[in-house]
Amino acid sequence: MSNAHASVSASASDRAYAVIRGLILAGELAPGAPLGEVALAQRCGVSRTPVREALRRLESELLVVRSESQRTFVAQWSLDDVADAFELRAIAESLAARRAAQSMTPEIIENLQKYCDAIEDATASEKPDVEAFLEANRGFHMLILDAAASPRLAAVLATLVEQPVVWRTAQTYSRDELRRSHREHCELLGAFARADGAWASDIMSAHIRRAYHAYADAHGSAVDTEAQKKVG
Amino acid sequence: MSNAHASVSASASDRAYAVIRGLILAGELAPGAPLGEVALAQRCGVSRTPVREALRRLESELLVVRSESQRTFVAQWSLDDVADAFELRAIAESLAARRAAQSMTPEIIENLQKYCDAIEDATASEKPDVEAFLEANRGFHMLILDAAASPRLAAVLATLVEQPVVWRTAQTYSRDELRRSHREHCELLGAFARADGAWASDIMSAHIRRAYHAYADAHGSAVDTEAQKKVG
DNA sequence: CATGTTGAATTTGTATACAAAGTGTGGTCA
DNA sequence: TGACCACACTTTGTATACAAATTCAACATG
Repeated sequence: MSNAHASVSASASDRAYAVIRGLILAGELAPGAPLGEVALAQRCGVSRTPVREALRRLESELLVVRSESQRTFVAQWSLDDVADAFELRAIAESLAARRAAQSMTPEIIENLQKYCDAIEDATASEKPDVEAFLEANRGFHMLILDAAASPRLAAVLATLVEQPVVWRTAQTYSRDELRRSHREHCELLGAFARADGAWASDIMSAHIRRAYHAYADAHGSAVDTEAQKKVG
Repeated sequence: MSNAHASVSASASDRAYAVIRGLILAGELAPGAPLGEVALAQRCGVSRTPVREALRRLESELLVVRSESQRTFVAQWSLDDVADAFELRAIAESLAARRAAQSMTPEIIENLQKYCDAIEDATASEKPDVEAFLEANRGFHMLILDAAASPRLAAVLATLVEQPVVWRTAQTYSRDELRRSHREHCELLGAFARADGAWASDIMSAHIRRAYHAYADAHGSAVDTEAQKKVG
C-alpha cells in the first residue's frame, strides 16, 4: 500500500527520481558513469531543477556519489560495500522484526499471510514468477517495517534495501532459493503469531544473511574477477 | 579532521543548510513551526533555490517534515521519538565500536587519547567547559566512526546523532554526568587497546543508553508535561 | 617528447520569473 | 446564525537565464 510506485502524474521531481533510480538499478547507467544534469533532464523530459533534487536524494541514499568538484557519478559498489550493506540491513531488519513481534495484531498477521500466499503461488510452478515474488517479498518486509512503527528505522532501511548489483541479479535466483526464502517467511509468521520477538529477530537476521550468501555465492567470485580486471 | 564546521565561504546551499539546522537545533524555530521558503531565504540571505535543497536535506535527516500539501515544518519529537532515536543510535554506535576495535591502530588510539585528554581538561574544574566537552566528545565518537570504515554506517548515524531536544538540553548536564561519560570513554580506550570488539560494543551501547536516561531523567517528565499541554 | 598554459566548451550553482496548487477570509444566501 | 462559495493571497513547483567553476584539448615551450 502507501505511495509505492511512482504514478505517471507525480511531480517532475519524483519522476526524475524514479527514472534515474530505475536506470541505475537496471544497470543502464553503469557504476562510475558520470551523471550530467542536462543529459538526465532531457532523458526525463524535465528541466534541470527537478533533476538536481532527484540527484541530491539519490546521493543521500548512496546510489550516486559526488566528486570534490560537485560532479555526480553512479556509485560503485565493491564486494565489501555489498557485504557491509547486507550486514547493516540484517541488523536493521531483525530489529524491525523484534519490534513488530512485540506489537503484532491478528490483522497484520493476516496481511502478512496474504503476502506469504502470494509468494507461495509465485514459486509453486517449475518456472517461478520472479517478478511476483519480488513484489510480494517487498510487501512482506514493508509490512513488518510498518509494524515496527519507527520512522527512523524505516528511513535507515530505505537507504539499505536498494542495492543496484543485488537488484539486477535478483532475477537469477533459482526456484530452490526462492522456496527456501519462502519457508523462512513462514517461520517468521510463526514467531509473530507467538509474539516471540527474539525468535523473529533471529530468523530475520538469518534470512537476510542467507540472502547475502546466496548473492555472494552466485555472483561474488564473478564480480570479484571483474572488479580485479577493472582495478588492474 | 574532515569537513566538520561549515566555513563562511561555503556554497549558498550549505550556508542555508547550516543556518536552518542551527535555528532548529537551537530551538529558535520551534517544533511544529512552519518553514516558508521565502522567509528562510531572506533569513539566510540567499534565494529560494538553495533553501529548497537545504530543506530536502533536513527532511531526509528527519529534522523537518512535510505536510501532504508539501509545506514544511520543524519536526516534533515526542518522548518516544527521542527514545527510539537513542536506541537506534546505541545499536549503530556499538556496531561502529565493535568494528573499530577490530581495525584499531596505535595512531587512532593516540588520537582518541587526545580527545579523551581534552574531555578530562574540560571537566576537571568545578565549572566544566561544556562547549569544549561537546566538541571533544563529538571528535571522539567521529574518530571511532571513521575507524569503523563503513560509509553506510556513517550515513545512518548522521541522521541519528543530531536531536534538537537533546542538543538544546546538553548544556545542562552536571559535572558528575560529564565525568561519568569521560570514564566510559577511558574504558572504551581500554577495549580498543586490547582489540576486544565485544567489550567495546557493550561499553558503547551502555554509554549511549546511559546518556538517554540522563536526558530522560533530567528533562523527560518536564518535556512530557509540556507535550501533554500542547497536545491537550 | 614531456610539460605547462591558455582558452573554449562543458558543467554546476544561484537567482528569478512564471505557473499551479492550496489557504484563508469575507460575504452572500438559506 | 450557519454553511457555502468566490476571490485574493500565499506557498510551492518548474523552467530558464546567467554567473562561476571546472575540464579538456590544442598549443607553445623547454
